[in-house]
Amino acid sequence: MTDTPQKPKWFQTTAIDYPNSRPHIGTAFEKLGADVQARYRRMEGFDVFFLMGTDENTLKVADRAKEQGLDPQTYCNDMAKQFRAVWDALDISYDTFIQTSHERHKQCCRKFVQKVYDNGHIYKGSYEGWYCPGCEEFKSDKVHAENAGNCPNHKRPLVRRAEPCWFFRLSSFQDRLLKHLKENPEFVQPESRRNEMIGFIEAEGLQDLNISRHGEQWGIPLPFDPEFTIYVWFDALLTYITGIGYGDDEATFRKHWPCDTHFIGKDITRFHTHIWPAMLWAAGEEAPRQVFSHGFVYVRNEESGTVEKISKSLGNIIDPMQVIGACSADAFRYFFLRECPFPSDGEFGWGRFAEVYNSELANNLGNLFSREMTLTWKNFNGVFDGTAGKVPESVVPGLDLAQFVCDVRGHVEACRYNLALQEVVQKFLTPTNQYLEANAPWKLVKTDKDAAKRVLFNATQSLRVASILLKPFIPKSAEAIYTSFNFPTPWAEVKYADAAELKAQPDDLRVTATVVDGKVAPLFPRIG
RNA sequence: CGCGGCGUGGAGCAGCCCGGUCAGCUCGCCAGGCUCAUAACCUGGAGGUCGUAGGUUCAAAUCCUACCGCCGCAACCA
Repeated sequence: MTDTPQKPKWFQTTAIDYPNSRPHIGTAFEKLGADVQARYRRMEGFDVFFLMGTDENTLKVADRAKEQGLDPQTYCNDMAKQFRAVWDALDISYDTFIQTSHERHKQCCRKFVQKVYDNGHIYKGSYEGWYCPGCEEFKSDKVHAENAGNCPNHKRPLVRRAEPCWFFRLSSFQDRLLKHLKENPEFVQPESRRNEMIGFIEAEGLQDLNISRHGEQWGIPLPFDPEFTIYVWFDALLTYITGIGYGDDEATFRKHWPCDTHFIGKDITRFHTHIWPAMLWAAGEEAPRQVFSHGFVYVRNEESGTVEKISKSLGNIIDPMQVIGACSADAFRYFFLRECPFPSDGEFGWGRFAEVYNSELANNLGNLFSREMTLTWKNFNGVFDGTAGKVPESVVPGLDLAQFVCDVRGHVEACRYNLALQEVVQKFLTPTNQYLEANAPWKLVKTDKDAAKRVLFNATQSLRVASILLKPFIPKSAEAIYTSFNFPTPWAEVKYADAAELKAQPDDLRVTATVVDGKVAPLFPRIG
């Protein structure tokens, strides 16, 4: 069985970020959620391609570069490097990282826009709105109304202004889109967002979209009218396809598209579920299979006890590196995945972070690992003689292991990561600690050494099962646990199915970890 | 009539879609136990009429209606 016929493909993306400032824990939350899915799918035998990137062709980016006395490209390259450093530190397993300022992206973008133009879905019109000469940009009607006709920044009256521009015929896709949304419940997740998106079209309908900007230096010129640059959506969204070869590597593009899941923040759901499919249809391509719109992370202000939105003006931005530095990447990952329900909102607070870390990682999982290791080492020199070919017994009374793994799997696939972790901890790890307590191998070893050996042999299986299930969540720690024993399946090849049954292994079970004075180093040292 | 989310023991949450076996989990508190382990682990306990009022039902935290309270929906920002 050396050939792997027809591995199913799995293409997923995160939103691409504005590199105006460094990533914060909210940005990281999205990447984490996506990463768990990517890691899980790889484990399950999918041919995964995981795309991330930065959205650089914006005015704000050009401004930021100017502030720092850099040309935009240098600035963008530097920021991209910083972003990747953070994602690497968090063990985000992306396969490619797209910068929209790169020539390849630009070329592919132009091809796409040209195609849509050729297909008759783009026309020249005029945009009229409230314009601030000070900001040199249009303001929404809402801003106009709320500020009594003045610019909130310049405190001067907004003027009515019309400007030529290019429109995308979004409105002509309205019926098809509504049908698509209604007939494909999986298309927008979670369900509440899907209802919102359907409701929006039914209530307000879709209007044509201005896709151009006039007189900008930084950006991609429209191929059929170079006076204009392509405005955000026909540029940023396209990373999802230019990153897999659209326009210059047909075979690769066909292999990956359509996208299996776009992970995005709830604020940009509409762009991904209304505009994006329409754009693709206009170019003769398929819509993505799913858009997963996740919640936001808020920050608990430990002094006031209030929960705040992450914002520069409140000064509560937390750099992921701060949290990783204070503990570890796995601790960071665990906290957000366990504590913040991915589909809805969550919050971060240092106090709660320490609490979750200590109770579940240090006291529960970490300590379980330590006690099993030490008991095994001290009493059996790290080897369970005569266990080769023996099938371990279940340590959790009444638990149907196969069903349990099936439940966890269901949660992971639905991105209910908090529930998946909750299951593992409550239905598996805690009962294993109880099993040890009830059977007290440290006592048993004095009267019936074989019985004590059996107890530990069984309990060790819990570490095997748990580490497999936790692999997508805390990859490094899970590996450390698993590879501390000579479990037969190589770590790189384990699947969730391996966790679903207790099997005999060819060799006597033994400890392979580094042990000093009968002890292993704590996996998750408690934090104060 | 804008849209959406939330309201469960002291704190933070799960359960609600598919009504009964649900009042559960973590932290904190009290009392025990244990000593293999990261001052950890285990057992027991106090503490909640599941926002309020109605309704459906043999049965509701779970479904329906109304109401009350809190939060998000301009910008930096996912």
